[in-house]
Amino acid sequence: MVGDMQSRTPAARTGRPRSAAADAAILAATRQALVELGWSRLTLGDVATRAGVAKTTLYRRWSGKSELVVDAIAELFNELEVPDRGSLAADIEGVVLQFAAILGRPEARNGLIAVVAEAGGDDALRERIRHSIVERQKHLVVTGRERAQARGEIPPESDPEAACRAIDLIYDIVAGTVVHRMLVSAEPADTEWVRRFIAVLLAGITAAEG
Amino acid sequence: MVGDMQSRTPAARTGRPRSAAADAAILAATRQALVELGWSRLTLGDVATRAGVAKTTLYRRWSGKSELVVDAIAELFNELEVPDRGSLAADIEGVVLQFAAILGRPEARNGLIAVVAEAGGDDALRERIRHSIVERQKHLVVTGRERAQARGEIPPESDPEAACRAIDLIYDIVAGTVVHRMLVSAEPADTEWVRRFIAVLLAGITAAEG
Amino acid sequence: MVGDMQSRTPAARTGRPRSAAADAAILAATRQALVELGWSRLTLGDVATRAGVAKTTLYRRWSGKSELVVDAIAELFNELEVPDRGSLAADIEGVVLQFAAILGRPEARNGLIAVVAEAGGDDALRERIRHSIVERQKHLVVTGRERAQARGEIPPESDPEAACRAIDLIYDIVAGTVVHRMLVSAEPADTEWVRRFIAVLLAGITAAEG
Amino acid sequence: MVGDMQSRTPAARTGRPRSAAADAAILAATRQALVELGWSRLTLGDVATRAGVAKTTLYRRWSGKSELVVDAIAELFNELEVPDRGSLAADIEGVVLQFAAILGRPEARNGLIAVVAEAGGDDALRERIRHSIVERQKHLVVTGRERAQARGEIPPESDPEAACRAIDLIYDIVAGTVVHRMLVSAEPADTEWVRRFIAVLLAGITAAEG
DNA sequence: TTCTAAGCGAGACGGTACGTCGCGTCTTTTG
DNA sequence: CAAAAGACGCGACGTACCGTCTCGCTTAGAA
Repeated sequence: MVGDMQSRTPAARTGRPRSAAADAAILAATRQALVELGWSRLTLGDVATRAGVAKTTLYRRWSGKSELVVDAIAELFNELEVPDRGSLAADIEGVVLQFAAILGRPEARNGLIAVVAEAGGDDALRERIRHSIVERQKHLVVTGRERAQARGEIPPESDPEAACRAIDLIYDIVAGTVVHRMLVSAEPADTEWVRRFIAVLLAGITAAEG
Repeated sequence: MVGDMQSRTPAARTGRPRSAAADAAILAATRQALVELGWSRLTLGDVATRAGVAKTTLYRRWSGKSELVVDAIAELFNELEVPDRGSLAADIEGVVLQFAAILGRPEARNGLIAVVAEAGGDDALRERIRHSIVERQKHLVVTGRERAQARGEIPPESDPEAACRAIDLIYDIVAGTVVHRMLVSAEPADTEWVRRFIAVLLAGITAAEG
Repeated sequence: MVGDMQSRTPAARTGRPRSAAADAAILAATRQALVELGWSRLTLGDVATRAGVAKTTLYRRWSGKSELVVDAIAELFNELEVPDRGSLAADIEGVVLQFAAILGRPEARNGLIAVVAEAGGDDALRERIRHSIVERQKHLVVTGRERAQARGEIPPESDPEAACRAIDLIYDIVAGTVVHRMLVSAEPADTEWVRRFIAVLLAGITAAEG
Repeated sequence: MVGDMQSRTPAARTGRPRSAAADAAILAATRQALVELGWSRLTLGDVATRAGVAKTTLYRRWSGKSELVVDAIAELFNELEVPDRGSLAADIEGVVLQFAAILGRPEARNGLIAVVAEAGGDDALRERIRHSIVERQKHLVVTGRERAQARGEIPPESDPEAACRAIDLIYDIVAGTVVHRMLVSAEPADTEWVRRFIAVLLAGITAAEG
């Protein structure tokens, strides 16, 4: 689970504790509903029914549809990690393919884009998305970069601020391109396409940084 | 205006003709509402009121919220064009800045992402978006590419299919990165950032194609 | 129909007019639900369903359960009238029996007492009850009194204020006693009981006034 | 206190005994809530909070809102008694004024009528009301009658069944008229009105019985 | 004195109804 | 015939109480 509304106050001793099973059931039901109905036809009442839970139980934990869906799909991105495949190109290919695989799941596709759309003009929601989904993805870029520097594939960065900017840029390029390919162009991000994309990306990075 | 629902029936001779002013008023009201309310709080009843029009009139022309918003924001993208600045880098920079300027407007930001989200699982809507918004943007990539080839900056492409794939990829990279920067990372796409982005992109393109 | 919320503004010309059939269906459904469910289990959603009408239609006309039920049972009391049976005793007996007959219907019994209970601390509701139900019953007392005076059974009242007080008192005695008998004591107000009651009442009136 | 749910099981020897203070606090809180909120806005959760008691504690003693309120207001009627003022008229006046004084308290007014309304179609509740409230009031009529017979103001009744019917009738007239005056007509039952009422009542009784 | 069964506070839980909002359709009158 | 006005059926919303159910902790009589 990700961060809830009134997370882990250690002084919550009294009264009946919240059911942990309910959390899991609700999040699973949310993903299932996202698959079957998509974002706009997804109903909190329906999710509650699928989870075998009362609507009030759901509202006790999440303040609305957006927050719920963020947590539901955030779990999908937790499995992302950088596999050490021996070279920067292979590492990037592995991560991008993992990312594409997750976005290939309808619940992620339907949920992520909708929740980002909803975050326009809702700073709290945007922050939740950033914290629960974006930051832990960006961590992959950092990891891959450090590993490549250790291998000597790219030079170590002396200016930490410039490094930060570079990481942000690379992350925007990778995530943005894959998302645009799959959600707007509605084309699959298969191995062949990923290879062509990475060829351009790697050439750009090494040329620009070298 | 873009394509409507049952437009251009040539046999529409009899009866009171539809008010052309109403169309413009509705689309303008839609953009205004997108700015003030965002996508999810925008209601068709409110748009009709703002436009000084009955709900019936609105529904006679558009089948729903999504279609209306697609047409409303498509008009914003019509002003995009490739300025001939003498070099590929300068041309790309110009286009990306124009694109970023449009996405900087709240009605475009709020409307575009939401409408793409809504298109998940609605093929007709996705096709409308592609026709009204995406394709005419992709045309910019084609134009810029041809101009660069005419200048000799990049070699002419012999295989038309590969050229098509390359154009799609570049478009996904450009549009996806800018959108991700502005909507997900919520950072401005200012000149400094665009220059860094284009440096990577151009190096990648020329290296990969050369 | 009784008085509604925004009754008969003569300037309501434009737009689709409210369905008169819906009013009748809703009031009938309300009475039916009062019979089958009683006051506390009666639901506005259920009434709407029974009437074949949307909940919103119901709320457009009445502001809540109490107002609806007042109008629904007020129709039952409209049929009350003073039959001219030739003597004051017979007239009173006739009216009381009619009144008892109406209170014998479960919808009246369940609805009236509940709505009076609800009116504690709700002056608008109390006024609605008085206007729709009480005043037109009190008129019966006035009619019966005038008729008896015309017959010479009771002397004409010179002081109009004293007459008004007398009418109020008699009305409280008659209505209160019958209601208490039927709702609190839960005993039938049959002819035999009514005769005994009227004997006391008439003796009291004539003695006190004579 | 009146009769509880499972009170006085003689086998209740072991375990922590129920707090007697809680009972009193709950009933007092109920009356206070009746005054401030009226019947329909009174909630058991709120009563529990006011009484400084958990909802569980409340439900352990009463099965619902109606039962609780019956017990809460029944205590108010316990103080009623027939003062020996030397004449039937004076006795009746005293009792009616006491009764009116109790009904003048908002908790009694709001609670009594609502609970009677709720009892429509709930025989157990009606029986509880009769046992806790009605019967001990009717006892006043019996007492007053016996005292008047002892004084020789009214003849002794030979037929016990007829006496019972007469007592019921007088009780319905007195209680019904006062309740109707105060709750439906929403007028005060002051000394002046009570005198006029009793004049009619006494004349009726003596004439009808004599 | 320890054991133990019930009472007690707190509050989560499955429900049901609430009253509102927006949708997209329909039925009016007006122009 | 279109347009404005607005009523209509529908379905979801988020909230409020209901009455029940765990929890961990007294509390007082029985062993």
